[in-house]
Amino acid sequence: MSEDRAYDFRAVERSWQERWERDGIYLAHDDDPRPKYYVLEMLPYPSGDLHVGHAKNYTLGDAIARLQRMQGFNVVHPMGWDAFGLPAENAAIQRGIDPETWTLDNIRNMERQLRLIGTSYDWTREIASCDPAYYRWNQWFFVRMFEQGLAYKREAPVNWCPVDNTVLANEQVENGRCWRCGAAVERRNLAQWFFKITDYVERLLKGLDRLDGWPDRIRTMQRNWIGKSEGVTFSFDVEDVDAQIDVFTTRIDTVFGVTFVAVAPEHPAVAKIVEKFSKSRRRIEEFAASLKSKSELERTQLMEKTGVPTGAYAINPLSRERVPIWVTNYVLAEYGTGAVMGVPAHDERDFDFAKKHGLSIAQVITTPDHSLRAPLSEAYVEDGKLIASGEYSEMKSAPARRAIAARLEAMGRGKTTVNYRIRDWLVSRQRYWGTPIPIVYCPADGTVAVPDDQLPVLLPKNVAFTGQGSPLANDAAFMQTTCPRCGGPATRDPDTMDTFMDSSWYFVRYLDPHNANAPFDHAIASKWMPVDQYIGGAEHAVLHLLYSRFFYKFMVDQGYLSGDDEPEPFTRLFNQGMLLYYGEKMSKSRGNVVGIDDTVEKHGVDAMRLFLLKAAPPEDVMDWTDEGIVGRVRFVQRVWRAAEPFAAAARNVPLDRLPEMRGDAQRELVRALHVALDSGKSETLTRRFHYNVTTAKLDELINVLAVALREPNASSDPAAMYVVHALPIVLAPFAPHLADELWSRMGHERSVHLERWIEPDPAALTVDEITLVVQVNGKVRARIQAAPGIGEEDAFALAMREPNVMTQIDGKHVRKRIFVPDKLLNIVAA
RNA sequence: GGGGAAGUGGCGAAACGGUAUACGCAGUCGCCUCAAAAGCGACCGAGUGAGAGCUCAUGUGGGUUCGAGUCCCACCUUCCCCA
Repeated sequence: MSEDRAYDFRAVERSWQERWERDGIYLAHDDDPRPKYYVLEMLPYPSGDLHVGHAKNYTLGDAIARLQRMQGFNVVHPMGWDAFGLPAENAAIQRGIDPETWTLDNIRNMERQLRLIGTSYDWTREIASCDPAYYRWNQWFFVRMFEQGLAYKREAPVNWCPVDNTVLANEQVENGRCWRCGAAVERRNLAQWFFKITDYVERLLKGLDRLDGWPDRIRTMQRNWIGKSEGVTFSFDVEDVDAQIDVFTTRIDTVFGVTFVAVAPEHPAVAKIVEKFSKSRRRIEEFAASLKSKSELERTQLMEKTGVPTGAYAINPLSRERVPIWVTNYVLAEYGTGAVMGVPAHDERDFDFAKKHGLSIAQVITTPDHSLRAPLSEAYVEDGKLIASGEYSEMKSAPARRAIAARLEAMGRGKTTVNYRIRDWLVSRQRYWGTPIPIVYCPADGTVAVPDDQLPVLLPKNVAFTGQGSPLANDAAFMQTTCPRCGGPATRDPDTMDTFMDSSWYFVRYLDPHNANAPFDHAIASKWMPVDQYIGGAEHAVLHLLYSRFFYKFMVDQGYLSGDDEPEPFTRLFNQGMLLYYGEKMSKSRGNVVGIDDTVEKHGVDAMRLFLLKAAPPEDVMDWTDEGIVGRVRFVQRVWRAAEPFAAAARNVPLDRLPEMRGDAQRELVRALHVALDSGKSETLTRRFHYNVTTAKLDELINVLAVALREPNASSDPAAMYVVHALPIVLAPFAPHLADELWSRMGHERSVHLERWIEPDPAALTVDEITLVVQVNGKVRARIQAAPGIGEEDAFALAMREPNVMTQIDGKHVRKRIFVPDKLLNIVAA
């Protein structure tokens, strides 16, 4: 009568997931008096199917959530969907599927898969950004921004695909070509909505200094993206033309080296110059036309630096020199002032340009010892000592910059200015599947925001997806409306919002997801925010993570929730490493995607979770291998085979104190448990999350436990039964199904996930015999067993009796001893 | 070109400046079995030695230190970000 004791992970995992759901054990309650802990993984796009790479991310967040619950925190761990965006619309264009149907189907499937991998989300908080109950508040925030002057509309160049006849987001332009059809992308000027993130730029920089729970590289990337530079803006007069050209430079110390002025073709001075210098008109217009369709990337990076002379001359305000004005492709109208001073001797781009067009190169900076002499073979861009710079010659760069800036200021020709690389956030998209912009245009009243009581502006259904132009603009029924102010006929804004809008505040909506009167309640949001631990990939280092910080500051400024004087939404950020498959990125086109459903069916959820945690530290690039997971499948079965037969014997052993331990084996066993408990706790508290180490400690624990349980009287060994009883608790965050099944076999009614973590006990962690390493001149020569706390003299005496130590020291004089208590004795002899 | 991270057995990896290679995978041998799978046990960096041991190994070369995988400098390689 051999009973099959194999662990049926499929049945067990399914039944626990159903029970957790039914009992609502992962719901977070606003009135819970325990300290709050908000752990969040970045909101996923519902692309259709989860693979094990996604699971890596969610398994880590889930282990953290479970450990923190067991540490006594009131944990909120929500999940939702970044449900607007282009793939849904492309499915509509290419396959005639309604974007909403496509998206909701995907959400249903992925939600099923997230439940399938044993996550502990509070699903009552789920949101989908394509739900009018959510995007209504996008519109509400947009109107608030509009009222504050933080949302504004102006003409801006956008990426236009002439084949698909539509606008593309920057991310959809690959090497100057449309990602879908491969056509060369053109630049077009269209009226666009912007958020004035530049108003917050200093606060965004200041806040970064405090975000010490963020990886430094992400903070550096944000600083670089913001690109603050301090310099001087000053103006050139144009000879014989009534125009001035403003330029910004961080290197005003090189101003005596200006040999040309480069302007963007769109610069206003160009039009005036053309009036005066009619001979140049044609070549300038031709040149401008040739650039018109080129993307920014092409103009600044891919294309050769070219230009045409305008025929006009600018006057250097300091040296009074005449220098030619050129129209060039490498100066962009949208950046800075749309013009730069050309200093070929000390700027690489200017050097290339001057060489190509035969412009003169005037060296005005040299090395401190004057060793650097013209002609230069390349631009010298370092600071140095000024030469050929009038009264500033012989000065060093830094003081010269201050002196020249002061002089220009005194002349009324310039001022020190701060320039930023970051530009305002372009939020309008000429697309259907997004939040409609809640603005109407009235012939009488102009640009009018849709009043709050008329929100949401619903996306129309059954629009035509031709791939030609914006579906909303072509939908007359949507476009024609009445002016909220005068009641007269008016038209709607045909654009939708960037989906980064959706993800800029969703983490607050989770806290009060069903509020119909406001995006969220002030008190509830203030109680839970900020997010204590945010988890996601580094690919969102700048866009999402910067927009969210901006949005959060705005929300706190407006009093929608409280925060400190420089509020930040994400206290700590953890960047997950990528998951590869045998060294390659998983992708549908490679056909190497390891799916959730297959993996769970074949190996089980707990084995998959354990492998994802075990294979590498979470921040590292990790390799999924079909062989590797086998080890975790074995582990799960091993735990079951070892512990389950003792469930009844272990159930009554108290866990609130250490068991009676008579022998070394018992001490070692209890110690192995507490080592694992200590690892799980400290990896969480230190925010290192190296559960790969914790799972190794679990392996060691099972190794010694399995041996102990094979002893004839194992069921009456108090130490072994104590460890069996505690086992579900230490397994719970990592193998939640196995843990709960074992726990219930012990007769517990309540889920193990509602238990407290067992506090690692120093008495269990200490050992009663230590191995003291004895070194001679830094090399290990012996190991001696000794009682903890052995003194240096005793240790030395013991060491000197070791034959191997004696031979090494033989004939030498002991000059020094280094003693590290309970660890090491190093004898220095010569 | 600039910035950042990393380089440890056949593989994934572990290691407060203090026993390098924990743990797992793969592999070898054994037990169990008619046989296999599963399971269990042993071995598993290189060289040398009968053995205790000794020597050499954490990308390369230097340095600091009683002691360096860990800290510092230079270089090589890989990956990521920015241009």
